[in-house]
Amino acid sequence: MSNIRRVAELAGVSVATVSRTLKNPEVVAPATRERVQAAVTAANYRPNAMAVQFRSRRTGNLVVLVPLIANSFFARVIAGIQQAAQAAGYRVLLCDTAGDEAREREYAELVYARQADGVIQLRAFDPFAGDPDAPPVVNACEVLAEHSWPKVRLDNRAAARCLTEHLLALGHRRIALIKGPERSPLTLERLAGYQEALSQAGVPLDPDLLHPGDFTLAAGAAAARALLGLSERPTALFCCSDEMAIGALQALRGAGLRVPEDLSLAGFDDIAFAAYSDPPLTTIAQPAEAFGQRAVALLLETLAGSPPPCREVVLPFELVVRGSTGPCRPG
Amino acid sequence: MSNIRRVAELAGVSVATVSRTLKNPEVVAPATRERVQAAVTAANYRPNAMAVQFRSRRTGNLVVLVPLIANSFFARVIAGIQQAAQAAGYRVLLCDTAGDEAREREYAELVYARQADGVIQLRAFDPFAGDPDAPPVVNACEVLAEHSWPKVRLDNRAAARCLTEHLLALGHRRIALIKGPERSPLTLERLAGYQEALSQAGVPLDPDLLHPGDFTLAAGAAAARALLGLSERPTALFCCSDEMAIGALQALRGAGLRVPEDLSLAGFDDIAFAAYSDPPLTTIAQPAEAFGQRAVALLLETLAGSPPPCREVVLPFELVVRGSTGPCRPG
DNA sequence: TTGAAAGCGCTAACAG
DNA sequence: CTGTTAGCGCTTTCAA
Repeated sequence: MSNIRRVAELAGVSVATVSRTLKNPEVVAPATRERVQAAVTAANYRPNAMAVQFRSRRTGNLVVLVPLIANSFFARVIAGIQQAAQAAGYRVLLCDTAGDEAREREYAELVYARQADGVIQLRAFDPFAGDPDAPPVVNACEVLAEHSWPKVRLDNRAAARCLTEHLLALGHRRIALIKGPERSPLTLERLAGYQEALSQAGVPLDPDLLHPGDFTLAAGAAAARALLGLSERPTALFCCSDEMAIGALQALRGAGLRVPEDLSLAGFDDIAFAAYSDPPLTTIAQPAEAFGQRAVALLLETLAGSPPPCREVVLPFELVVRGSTGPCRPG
Repeated sequence: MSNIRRVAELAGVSVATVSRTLKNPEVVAPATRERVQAAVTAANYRPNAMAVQFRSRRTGNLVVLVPLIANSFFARVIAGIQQAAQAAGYRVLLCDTAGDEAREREYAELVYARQADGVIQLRAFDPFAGDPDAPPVVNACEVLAEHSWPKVRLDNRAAARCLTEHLLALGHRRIALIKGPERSPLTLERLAGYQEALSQAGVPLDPDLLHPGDFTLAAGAAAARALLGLSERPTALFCCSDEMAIGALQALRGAGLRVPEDLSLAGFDDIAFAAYSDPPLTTIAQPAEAFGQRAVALLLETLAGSPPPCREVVLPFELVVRGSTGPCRPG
């Protein structure tokens, strides 16, 4: 594979002219341009991306930090990121952090090493904490409220309130909440929305109905089993992810309970499987791909514009009522 | 952020010595080494990865071509790739191709542009077709049999035979096959295994029982509905992915059929959701993460060794019998 | 054991 | 419109 010098020789021009023909063809005389283009083809020339990036101090790479790519929701977000990045001529360096902060930092450092131009962080953690000249970061999905990064998020509080109100409207008063990880902003916001709806309806909060989880199928099943062990059982389960809801569903079946007749069940995310469970899951739909697309857009803006657009994008949610929630039938 | 020259000044040595201290510390005198290391810290120096890569003609990047990252199975493969790559000091450039060959080629070209060292292709397609000096590629999951690439694959024929034999042993004779995409090697191999098992059991092949699909929930549901419309219904459904099986399950429920009493159902992959459907899915378990890890190992070998290891790794499968398959009860 | 020097392939002033 | 020139930050001979 040949370099720019060889092309220049073949076309009988200088390397500068070759470079120009490739980057600003319009400033080159048509005749020269054609000669160069012919030479490029003849030499089967492709610019060495490393040299270009080295020289122009722009890599065209974006680092994406994702807690768990095998999660149905995040996989869709990544798909959105990848698609938007590619459309803009950027590439995606993926890091499945598994919540490991050291690994996250390691990848984030790629920006310092000029191997990437910016970072999209899908988790509420700052890998550059305390660094005065931290690189451009956009925070999406799980968002660090106190931080000045541009953000793409859902109004989780409103969404949780909306779902809780749906259950309240069906007559439920003992509504259990199967939460996400204890410290996660997602958990806190959704808990707040849940509490808000309850207190507005004059329903006292019962701490026994709050159960920790981690968004996985297994956690959902375990939580449901624990909640069924309460002396005063809940009549509805609000799970902070569809995966947990599907896990819970199995535990409920195992206990011989019918959904929604004996107990209502709701999830969060609206993953593809939600519509295929038995019964189909009532849930909050999130525009997963849009999270990715908007995050990329925001990051590219930050990279381009000198005035960092400290913006926050709030994406819409939608309550999707399916068969897993129904009227409360005491007894 | 400073460069190697600044560090050299601070340490009172030449840039060559700094470079050596970083790459081969053992050839530098201990005293000098310490001075340099102190200077590195003082200057908060990090080598410019672009410059290093440009100079040393090795990027440390691997391109991964994945048909659909939002697929539960591929997401796990990617996780395995990412983990193995990182452990070896490589980074992953992800491309969700959506089966688009142009997009695949575009990313594969990154190797020509010296932006990546090699390619992991998870689909049976050669983006470098006909190119005499094509770069290192490892083909995993869906494998192009005729190609000389190193491969990581499942013995799909044996796996399909195994699952079909399980159904035959339960007394089923009308076993429908919900296939993957028509041209996919996965489909062809699994079809072959299915046919093999049938003919060995002396069961004639009924073409009506073969239905196309594309591995998605929706395709599974549609296929199941179509098969239920046959004048002579199947008594068992073998779906080429768990997602299709879960889709089919919903269609069966919709038709008022019980699984496995009225009809047996089996999937392929053993995704996490398979154990949580109702009834839990009988399926073929594949070591998804291992596909990724082995593919990375093979690619790194190819990149290192001059004699290209034209090897083929065949990963083990396992028949996981759960509640969705049962004895055939004619009627 | 260390330094000087020559680039890697490309871009971007600056002249002409 | 085109060529000359000077590097980008680093690695790597080759001498000393």
